Amino acid sequence: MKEGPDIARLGSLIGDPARANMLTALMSGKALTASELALEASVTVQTASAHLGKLNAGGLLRQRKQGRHRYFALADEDVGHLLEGMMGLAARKGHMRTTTGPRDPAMRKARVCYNHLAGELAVHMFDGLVAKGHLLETGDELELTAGGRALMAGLGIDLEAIGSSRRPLCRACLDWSARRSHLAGSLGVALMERFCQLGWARREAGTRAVVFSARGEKEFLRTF
Amino acid sequence: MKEGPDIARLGSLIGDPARANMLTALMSGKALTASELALEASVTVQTASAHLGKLNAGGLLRQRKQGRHRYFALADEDVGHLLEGMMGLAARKGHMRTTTGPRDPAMRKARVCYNHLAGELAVHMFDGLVAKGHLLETGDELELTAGGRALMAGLGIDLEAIGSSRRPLCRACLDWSARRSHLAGSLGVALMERFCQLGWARREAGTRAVVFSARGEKEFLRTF
DNA sequence: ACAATACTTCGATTATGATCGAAGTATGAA
DNA sequence: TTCATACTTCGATCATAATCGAAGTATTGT
Repeated sequence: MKEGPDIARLGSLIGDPARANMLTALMSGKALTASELALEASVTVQTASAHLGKLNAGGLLRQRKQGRHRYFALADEDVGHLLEGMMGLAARKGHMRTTTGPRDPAMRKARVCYNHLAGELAVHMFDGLVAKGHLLETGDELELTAGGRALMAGLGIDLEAIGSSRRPLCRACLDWSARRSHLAGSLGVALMERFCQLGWARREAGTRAVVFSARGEKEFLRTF
Repeated sequence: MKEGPDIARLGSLIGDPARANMLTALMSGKALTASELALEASVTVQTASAHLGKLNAGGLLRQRKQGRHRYFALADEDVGHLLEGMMGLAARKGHMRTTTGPRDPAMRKARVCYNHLAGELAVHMFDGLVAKGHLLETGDELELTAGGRALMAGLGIDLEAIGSSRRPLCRACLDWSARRSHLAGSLGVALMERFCQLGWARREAGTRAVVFSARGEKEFLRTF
């Protein structure tokens, strides 16, 4: 008799293309309605509803009803983290969905990975922090140095506040488009928010791509 | 047009119960024959062969032919790591396969998680190392202290040799049975091997359970 | 109140993929 | 050489689950 976690169930939940597309869309970290997710998955709303019911029953989603609208989001960061991991392995194994579309350059450059910045700019930041000795890296282990803490303070990041959460401060997250690490963890999240507050970057509706202004990108590259 | 990694493909590869059972069996870190895997999955050899073909095409396996025998193993540590992560999330979400069989206590106590020790004893070791200040823990970040290095040297672990690999020295791995961390990384691997060398523990054929002798367990508990 | 919108549920359809018996190929032992 | 064993491949079967049209429920706007 087999015992232990049922990875087959989890795998099959993610293994349907429509459901995978919805989960991927929710990696934006935003909550989307059933109708929006149906569009993401290119299925009818009724089909999407059935799928969302399964993902919800499996604990992968959380939902909030707002009047006639039902908003769905990934259940928690653990789910996001697993999906990231799957994306990374899929990319490493060459499981890429077909086409390099017009959006692809934008996604490769900068996008949201659930709650932190990913893409070439994010990788640049990670590498820059490491190269300048602001971030100490031993494999997956990351620690912010005194210089790094000063840099963050200068950016307006309150390390005391974000360091108190259960989430690790710094975590390396493998960037599937660049095949190198970018910064996750509570610092990664805080930085994503901060870039938007500073007006360096903004989120576009309906996509995970993050758009940096010319000035914002210049400041970003100057900083990291 | 959707672009990016195809997590649906990966999910569906893992999402079949027979294939999931085989992957789980391969978490032992050993290479198994097609016939053995067929038994693990409770399917015929021909069915197993078809499944193994798919897993192989998906890059999740590596194989080695030895005379009439074809040995299959997980492709690499990345695959093991993802499967661990899925087990952890499945456990957290309550996706548990049914029964607590006679082997369950043994599996809960000590088992192999791809290449390092897991289970209650492994969690005890992790917690002991942290409590005694041998291991510094900040979230997922782990660092061996000088005291910890001395302890390992005393155990006969050559930290220079194992520290040079690409793999992190210390990595926390969530133990699905105990719901707490155990030690992975190259140190985790080396410790697993060392326990067997010392005669404290041994592997049993056909299972991931690790059997500690009475003396071995006493030594283990005294050490950690 | 009525119409529009956002879902959820039901039921029939059908494509898909797991399954195993049969057959074939490769290797090892007697 | 023959027989046994370890697979791989083929083809037919069939269970399953995704799918959407239809219908129903809930909310919002006019």
